[in-house]
Amino acid sequence: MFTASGIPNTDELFSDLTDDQAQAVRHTDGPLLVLAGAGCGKTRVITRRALNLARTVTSPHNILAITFTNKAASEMRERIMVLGGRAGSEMTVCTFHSLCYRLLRIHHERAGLPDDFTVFDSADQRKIAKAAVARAHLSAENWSPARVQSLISNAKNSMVTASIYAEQAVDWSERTVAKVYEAYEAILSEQHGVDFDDLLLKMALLLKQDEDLRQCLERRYSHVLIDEYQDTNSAQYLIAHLITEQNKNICATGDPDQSIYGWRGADIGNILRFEEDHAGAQVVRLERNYRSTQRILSAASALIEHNQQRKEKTLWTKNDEGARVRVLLTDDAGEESSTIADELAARRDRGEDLSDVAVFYRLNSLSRAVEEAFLKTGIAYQVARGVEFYNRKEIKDVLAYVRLLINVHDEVSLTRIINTPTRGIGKTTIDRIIAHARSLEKEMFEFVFEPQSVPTLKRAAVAKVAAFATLLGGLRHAIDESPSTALARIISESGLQADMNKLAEVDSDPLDNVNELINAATAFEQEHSEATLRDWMEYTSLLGDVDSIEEGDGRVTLMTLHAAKGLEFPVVYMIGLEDGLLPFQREPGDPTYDEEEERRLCFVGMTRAKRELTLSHCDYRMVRGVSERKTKSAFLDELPAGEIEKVDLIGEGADSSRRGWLDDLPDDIEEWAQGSLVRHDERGIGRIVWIRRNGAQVHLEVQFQTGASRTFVLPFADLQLVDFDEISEGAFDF
DNA sequence: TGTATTTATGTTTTT
DNA sequence: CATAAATACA
Repeated sequence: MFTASGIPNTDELFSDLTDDQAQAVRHTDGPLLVLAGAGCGKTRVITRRALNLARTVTSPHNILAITFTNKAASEMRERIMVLGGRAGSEMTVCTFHSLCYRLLRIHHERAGLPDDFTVFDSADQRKIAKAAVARAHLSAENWSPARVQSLISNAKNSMVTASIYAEQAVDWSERTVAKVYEAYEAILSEQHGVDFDDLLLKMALLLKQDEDLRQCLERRYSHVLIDEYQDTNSAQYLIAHLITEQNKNICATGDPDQSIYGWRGADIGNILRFEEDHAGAQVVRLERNYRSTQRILSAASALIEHNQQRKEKTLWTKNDEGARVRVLLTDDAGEESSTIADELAARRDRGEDLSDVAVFYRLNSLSRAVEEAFLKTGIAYQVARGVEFYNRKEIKDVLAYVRLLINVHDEVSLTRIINTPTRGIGKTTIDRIIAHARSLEKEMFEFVFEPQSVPTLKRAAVAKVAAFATLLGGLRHAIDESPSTALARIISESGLQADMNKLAEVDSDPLDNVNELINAATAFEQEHSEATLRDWMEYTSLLGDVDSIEEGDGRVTLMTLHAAKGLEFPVVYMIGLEDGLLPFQREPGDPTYDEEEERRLCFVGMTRAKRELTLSHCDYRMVRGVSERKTKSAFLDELPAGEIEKVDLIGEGADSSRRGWLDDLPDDIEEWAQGSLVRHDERGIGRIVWIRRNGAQVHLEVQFQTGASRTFVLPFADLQLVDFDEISEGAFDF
């Protein structure tokens, strides 16, 4: 039943849709908002609608569909291709970031960018932020790179450029941030770099100022679909609206209850105001859930109803009632993980497919205990963390060579690899080259290729730098080779290979990782023939965490709650449902704390589950190396008792005998107070700076006579209260 | 002057 | 607990 274009006819597109879904699919021109609850067949609606548009009012070539992750984009393209064949490959389906990147590449001149600009990742951003603080003559003490980075990132996400920031600054603090922001922009532009936020900001600015380009894009993309609209920020909002300014053919899909990126500048108001923004917008609500059992759905609904600022929506399903949602309580993270591992081993032995199972957590660091238990029990797993992989030292080293070859102005990469592997070029030499270059207002790389003209450099240093320059010169050819060939050449000629081979006897991970990198490049070549090293570099720099996960290979999938958005699994475990962890709160009174967003995050996690859902929490959990007493998440109390089955495994574990002494605080603990003197076996006598009770534990900071201070956790620390008698007794010893 | 070892410090979530 | 800066050593 396919038409000549390969697009299925009407029956094919509509036969299995509900009335609501069909209404959204049938809509062609003008603004459309699809408010789709979790698991209500949103993706199905989007793909069908794209095909219907391509068949009735436009061609695939003129359709732009924007998704949240690259993975979602390729899945959507695949789904369209299953139904519509060629039409899928002709549509533009991508993320905001990759769309902007491509457009900025093509129109780099109009955007005021050099033709060899590269994208700097968040680690590079931090280094630039640090350099910017130094350039603005501020102390790194008060201006941590991380803080500066987040201030600048937030500004860019709200379309505030450095000059606007400077104009709007009202007090000394803001004027100072403006200076740092300006320095940051200057450094970035000197190095021909743009950061992630720039991709959106620069594109939005370009569309605003260049009417020709705007019209050209609007003509090219007659119909625009934007998924996960509840997580768009100001820049993305502006881009979407500029592209659809005249024809108003904007279709937004999303769910305010799943807005979880407020901290990144996402404005939930974008979706809540859609109808005000667009006079005559059609609104379709999808509230029938096809994914989860009744019990999972009603537990999740009960939770989300505790949010005050919420657009009313009631999810319902005709699915089976299903099993109750389990709430699992264990002693500590070790028990939690091994309990899950044991359950999964039993499932596997029953012949169940572990690709159906996912484990979610609030913090990446929580995956460690689970991974250890899975390794011990022999459960195959994968962790969704593409970014994490690309953050490994050895991978960053290799990529720094690649980036420098593509963009010689990239000083971050140059300083990273000039002595990696070590080739005798130390900090002093590097500082001297940079100082000389700065004094002549030239760039560092010019003097790497001409070290003899740096007067402060000794002969030995000149020779070493010259050798490095020769190496780089030789690697130039790599840029024209296929990605995998180029990588192999870089790794071998740079000396990284030899270094890792030597190291491999002790630690083979780096070598394995680099080989995995080459495999990834090879896979990329197979999908994109004729791909250059640059193409591959662009691809990798825009990858996200979930983009790396593979399906149906029998492995359990581990990921953060944020990464889980948009996915579904028959069996879901959510770990760490404890106060302070989910909802996450760094310290009491944390100004960035948003309880409703945390609740939405929990809701997102729960609604990923199709058949079985287990929420787990512990009595004790290691945080930053010390075991802390935990209380269960308030969210657990918001779930209806009828849908819950409590599983209490306290004391069941093998090493639970430990718990006896965990609670043993010193007898005289009530006398410990700020200002009291304590003795530490190794550090001697000190005074308590502050002390506070934390569940069954006591945290305190002690300043010793040496001036050093340290925080301790009782009962683990070897501390004793000393009274004045003892001090005077001790005094006789000297 | 470069490198290895120790010591201090600081931490969500991600395109 | 992990990474980055400060120090000791070669």
